[in-house]
Amino acid sequence: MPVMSQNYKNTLNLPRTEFPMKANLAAREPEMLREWEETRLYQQIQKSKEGRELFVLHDGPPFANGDVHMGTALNKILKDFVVKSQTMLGKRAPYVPGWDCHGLPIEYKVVKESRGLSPLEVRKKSEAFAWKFVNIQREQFKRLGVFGDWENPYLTMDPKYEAEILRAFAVFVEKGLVYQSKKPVFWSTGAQTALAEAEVEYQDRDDTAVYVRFPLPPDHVAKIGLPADKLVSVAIWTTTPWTLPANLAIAVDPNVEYEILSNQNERVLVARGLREQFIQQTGFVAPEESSFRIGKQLVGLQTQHPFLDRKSTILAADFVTMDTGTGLVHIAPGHGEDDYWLGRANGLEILSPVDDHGRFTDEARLPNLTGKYVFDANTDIINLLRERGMLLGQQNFHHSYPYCWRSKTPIIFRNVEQFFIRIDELRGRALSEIHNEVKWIPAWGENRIAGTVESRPDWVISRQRSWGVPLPVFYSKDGEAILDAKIIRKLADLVAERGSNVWFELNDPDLAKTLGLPAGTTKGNDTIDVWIDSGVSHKAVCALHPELRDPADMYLEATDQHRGWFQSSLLTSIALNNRAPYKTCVTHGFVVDLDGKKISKSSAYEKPVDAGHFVSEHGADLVRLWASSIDYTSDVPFSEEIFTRLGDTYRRIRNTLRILLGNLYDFTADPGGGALASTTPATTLVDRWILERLNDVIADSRSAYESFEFHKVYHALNQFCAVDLSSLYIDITKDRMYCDAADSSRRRATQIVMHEIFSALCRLLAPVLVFTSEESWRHSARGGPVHLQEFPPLEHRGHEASDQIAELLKLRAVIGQAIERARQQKLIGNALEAAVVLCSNSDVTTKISKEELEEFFILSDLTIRQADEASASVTRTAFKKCARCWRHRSAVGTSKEHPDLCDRCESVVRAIGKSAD
RNA sequence: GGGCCUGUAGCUCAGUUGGUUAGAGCAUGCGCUUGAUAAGCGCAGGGUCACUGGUUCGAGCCCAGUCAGGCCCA
Repeated sequence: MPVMSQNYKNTLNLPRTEFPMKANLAAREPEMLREWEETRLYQQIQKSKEGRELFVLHDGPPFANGDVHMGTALNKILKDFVVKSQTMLGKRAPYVPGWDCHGLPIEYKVVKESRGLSPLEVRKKSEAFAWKFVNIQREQFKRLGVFGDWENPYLTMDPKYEAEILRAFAVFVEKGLVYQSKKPVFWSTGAQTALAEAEVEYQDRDDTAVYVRFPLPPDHVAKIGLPADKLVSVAIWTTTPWTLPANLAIAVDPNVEYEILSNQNERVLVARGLREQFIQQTGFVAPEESSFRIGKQLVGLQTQHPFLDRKSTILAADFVTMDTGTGLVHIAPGHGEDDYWLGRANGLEILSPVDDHGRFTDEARLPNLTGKYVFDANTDIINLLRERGMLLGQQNFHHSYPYCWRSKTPIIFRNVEQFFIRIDELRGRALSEIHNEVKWIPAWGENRIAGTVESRPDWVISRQRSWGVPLPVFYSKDGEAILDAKIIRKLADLVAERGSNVWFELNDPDLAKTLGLPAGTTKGNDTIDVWIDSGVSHKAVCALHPELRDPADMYLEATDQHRGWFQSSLLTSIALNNRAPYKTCVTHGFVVDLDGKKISKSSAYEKPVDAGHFVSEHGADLVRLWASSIDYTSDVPFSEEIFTRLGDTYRRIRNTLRILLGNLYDFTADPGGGALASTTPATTLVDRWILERLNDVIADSRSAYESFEFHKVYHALNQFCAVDLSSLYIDITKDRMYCDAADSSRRRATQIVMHEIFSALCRLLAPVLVFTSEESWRHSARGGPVHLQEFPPLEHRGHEASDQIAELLKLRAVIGQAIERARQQKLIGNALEAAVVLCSNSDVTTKISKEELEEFFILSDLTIRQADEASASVTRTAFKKCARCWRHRSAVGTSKEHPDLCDRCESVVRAIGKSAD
C-alpha cells in the first residue's frame, strides 16, 4: 500500500440515495396519480379504516362552471388536509365530493350563446355545460392530490338528488312553511328573474339625484296654520327618479323638527338638520324668517303628486334618516322593502308599473314613456319635473348600487308574485343550534351567522328560470295555486326515475293525469332557488350515502358561506330535522394579493389566478405547501414572491428527507418495525436530544392537526428540518456517519435515530406534501404507500437532554462568534483549523466528555475551562489535518502505516484493508 | 352607511393571564466548505408592533377613535 497522499474518499460512508434532489413535480406527480388510481388507493384507505370512528367532512358543492382558481383550490386542499389528517389520526374519514349544477350562472351562459331556446333546450344545453365543468374540475381537483370518491360524486342535477329536493320541499309544504305573496324583490332586468340576496353584488355608480316639490293643496296648507298666499310644498330627494310614477306617499320622522323655508314666491318644508345641505344643493334662497313644525304635525297631510293627478299622503315612519335628502322620504310601495311595509300598513296599493325587462307599463300613466327602460327614463322624468316647475334641484350622486351578479345590470325592486319560506318559524331554533350546539372555527363565526339569521327576511324560493328543479306548484282551473305534499312526493318519484325534465316534457294534461290531479290543472313555470338544492345536501347526501352520516362532523367553506350554504343548510335542516346538519363549521378567508387586495377571476385582474397555472409551474405539492403555510382564518395572502419563498422551504424539506435517506443507505430496519430506538439506547447526548425534539414535534403536529391549525404543522416541521436537523443534528453527526466504521455502534445507533426521524417526518408531512412524502417513503424501501400509515405515536420522553443542549447551544454561539472573528483576521479559514479555548459557565461541559463536546461543536481542538462568564478564544491549531476526516487531531502522524490519518480513521482504514484481504 | 373580521422585520408566522433589550424560518449582505454540491455551515444587518389618544408603575397585548384591507349586508 502506498503511504503518502492517499485518496481516502472511497473509504468513507458517504450518503447514497436515488431520491433526486430536483423534485420535477410537474412531471412526477401525474405518474403517481396514475398509480394511485390503478391501485385504487382511496378505496384501500377506506377499507383499512373499516370499523374505525367515523369523521364526516361534508363537501360544499362548488358551481360547475369555470376552471378551478386559487380560492377554490385553497378550499379543496384544506378539506383534503382535514380528511387526510383525520385518517392518519386513526379515523375513517370518507370524502364524497359534489357539484352544484343548476342555476342562473350556467343558464345565463347558455342563453347568451344561443338565444330563443325552449326551456327544454336550455335545460339540455345547461346540463351538458354542467357536465363539462364537472369533468374539468374533477380532473383539476384530483391533480391537486385531493383524495376522494371521484368516481361517485354527488351532483345536484342527478335525478335521485332532484327527487330529494322535492321530497324536502314536500315537508316544507306540509309544515306550512311555504307561502305565496306579492312582494318587492330584487329583480334582474337583464336576466328577467327575481334574485336571491346572494346573487346581488354592489357596484359604484353615478346617478342623478333630484330634489322635488310635492305641493300642498290650500286646505292642507291651512291645516298646519300657514297662509295660502303662495305655493307651499314639501321637498323630497331621490336617486331613482324613475320610481316617482309609483310614488304613493311621503314618509317623515314624527319626532323631528321640519323647517319651513320661505321666499317671496313659495314655502318649502325640509328637515331642520338638512336645511344647509338642501340650500347648498338646490341654491334655494330663503331670506324670510322660518317657522317650524314637528314631524307628527305633518302626518296625515296630503300632497299633490308632482306630475300625476294623484295625492300622496304623509306618513310617519321609523326609517327616515337625517344624513342625506330632506328628511321627507319618497315612498313607492312597489319599489322598496321599507316602502312596501309602510304601504301595507297604511292600506296603500302596491304599485309597480314595470315589466320583466324593466320597462314602464301603462300603469305608470305616462304614455310617452310606456315601454321605455326605467334607467333610460330617468332623464325624461327629470325633464318632466322641470317642465312642471317641480324640480328644486339636481346633483350628480356617486353611490354603490345593487347589480345582478350574472347580467351585470342594475337591479330594481319590483313587486312580483313569488313563493317564500317563512323564516320566523325556523329562526329561534336555528339560533339556538348556532349558539349551543355548533362549534365555530374561528369562534367569531358564531356571531357572524347569528347576525345573518337574526336579520334575514323570508326566503324567496321561486325563480323565473328553466335550469333548475321545477317549483312543484299547480294551478286549478280557477287559477288557484295548489301546493300539496302528497302530489309533490308523487312527482318526486317520477323525477327520481325520469329526471326533472319530465316536468317540461309532459304537457299539462299528461302531467296532471300522471300525478292524479283533476283535468284542467296547469303546472307552474318557476324553478326552485338553487340555495335549496345545495341546502338539502345533508339529506340528499349525508343521510342517504351508506358511508356517511347526518349530521356531518364538519362543513368547511369560505367565510361568505355564513350567509350562503351554512345558512341554507341550517335552515332546511331545522325544517326537516329540527337540528343543525353539522357539528363544526370551519371558515377560511379569501385569497388576497400582496397588497391585501382580493384576487379575482371576473374583474380586470391581470395576474394568473387559475390553480392549474401554478400546478404546472411549481407542482401540486407547492400549492399545497402554500395552503398549509398560511393562517386561513383571516384573508389568505398570495403572490409570486410567496411562491418563490415557498420553493425554498420545499427544497429544504426535500433535501432533509434526502440526506436522511442517504445516510440510511446501508441500514436495515428491524423487520419487526416499531420502537427500535427506544430499545437501543442512543449513545450520545445529541441523539437523545433529537429524539426528544422529535417527540415534541410529533406532539405539536398531532395537536395542530387535531385542531385544524395546519400552519402550525408547517412551521413546526419547517423549523425542525431547517434548524434541528439540517443545521444541528445532521451536521453534527456528519463526521461519525461518514468517517466511523460503517457498522460501528455509534454510527448504527445514529442510523436507528435517523430512521425513526425519517419515518415520523414522512408521515407527518403526508397530508400536506402528498406526492413528495410518498416519493421519499418509497425510497426508504418500506412496504405500502405512506398514505396508508398513521401518524407516529407519542412517547414518554422528558426534556433532560433538551435542557443540556440548550446550554450547549449558548456556548456554541459564543464559539461561533469567536471563530468568525478569527476568520476575519485571516487566522483560520475552516473552523476545523481552529484551536478553541472555551471558558464555560455551564456544568454541562463537565458532564459530557471532551470528545463528544468537540463533536457537538464540530471542532478539531477544544480546551474547556470553567468560568463565571462564557467566552471563547481562538488560535490556529498546531495539530495536523487528518487526510480522511479533515479534522486536525493530535494523533495524526503517529501511525507508521498511515501517517496522515488520525487514530480513529487509521483504525477504520486498517479494518477495511483487512476485510479486503 | 351598518355588522363581523384583519393589520408584529422584504415574505410567512410566534408572542402565554399586560412585566427585562419583541422572537423563529425564509429572503438579503459578508464569509467558510466543495465528502448533502443547481446542496451544506457560520456570522451580520433588518421592526415607530398600521396611526392617534387613553387606562396603568409598566401596553404588541386592555379601552376609544382614525386609516387601510376583506367578507356580508344596505
